Amino acid sequence: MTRSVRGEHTSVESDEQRELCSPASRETERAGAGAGVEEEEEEEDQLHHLGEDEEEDDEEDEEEDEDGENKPKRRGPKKKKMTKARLQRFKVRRMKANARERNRMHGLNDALESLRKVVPCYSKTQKLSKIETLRLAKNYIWALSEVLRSGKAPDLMGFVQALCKGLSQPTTNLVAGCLQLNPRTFLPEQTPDMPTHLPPAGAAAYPGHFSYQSPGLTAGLPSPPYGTMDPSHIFHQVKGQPYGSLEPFFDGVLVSDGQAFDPPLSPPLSINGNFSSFKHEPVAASDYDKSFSFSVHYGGGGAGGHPSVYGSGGPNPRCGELQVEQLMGFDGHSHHERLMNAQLNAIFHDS
DNA sequence: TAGGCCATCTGGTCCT
DNA sequence: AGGACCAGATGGCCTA
Repeated sequence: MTRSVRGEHTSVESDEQRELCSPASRETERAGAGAGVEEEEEEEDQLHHLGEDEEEDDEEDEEEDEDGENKPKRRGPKKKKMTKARLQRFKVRRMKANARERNRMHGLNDALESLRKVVPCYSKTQKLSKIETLRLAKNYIWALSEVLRSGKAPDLMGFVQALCKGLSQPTTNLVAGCLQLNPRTFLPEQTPDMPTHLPPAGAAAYPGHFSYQSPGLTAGLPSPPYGTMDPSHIFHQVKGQPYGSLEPFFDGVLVSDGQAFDPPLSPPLSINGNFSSFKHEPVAASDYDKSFSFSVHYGGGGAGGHPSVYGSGGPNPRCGELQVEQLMGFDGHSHHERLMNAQLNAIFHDS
């Protein structure tokens, strides 16, 4: 689900946690890099003081350990009493572990943020959730791999369909917004009996259509319980506008089955599709009307660009070199996959 | 108000 | 022993 970006999250704790942790450790939310440094310094001080207390209490610790002489001895590992000193040590350890864990999660979030930027539909103001980001990234990788594998120009609907597989309704609409498409035009009808990971019945109607039927998905990977391709997910009825900047790249490839694309109702969303975002900085939200273009990476074979994998239908020279016919699908863990990855890297970094 | 998403704390496990 | 990683629990924020 997509969520608008909200204010800084406040740190939350139970009473017990509050008791154990210092104010420094409670002030955990990073307002920025500078603030983060200050927080860490405060925490260091706090830990230092606790450390001093700990040494003073060590003797007291031993005395208290002998308190329970009259009680019957218990078998098994001796459960040490939580003395003051021990408690202090525990607190210090816990605080350090908490700080590490926070940093670790921040690193994870940073990585996720980087992923958001290279996946289609990046927006600073309306971020994809973590799970949706991962799903979209997976679909994106698969779709690009499929383009390389087939060596053919993809059809728009197939591509978008692959991108939206398993995404929630809001994210699906977001992607549609990015591509300035009515999702109704690319999301298939789906009967209740049809597994969501299988291609729709109508899929075959689209030449060059991605059938999103990777070996892994059809051979044992669970179909995600989230999201469906039920047309009820689709709500934006968009009229009158063609494919925006996509059009040149899909010219002659798009399906002409009489089904008209409906244009966006309004400026889609404050989103930029950025299939090309490996190269450029995230675009300001106000630039939402620039629909994404494959031109940066897939260049259409233009001067100075690398050969386009979206060539006009013919096999891609690069792919030809790689004998893509033999490449395995998305889940085939083989050297072919590595070759494909190398190929993708070459494409994204050549331009 | 319920549900989704998130940040954080916590204790357990594994590894160095 | 200490750190990394993980999953569960908790509670705040936001939106429908």
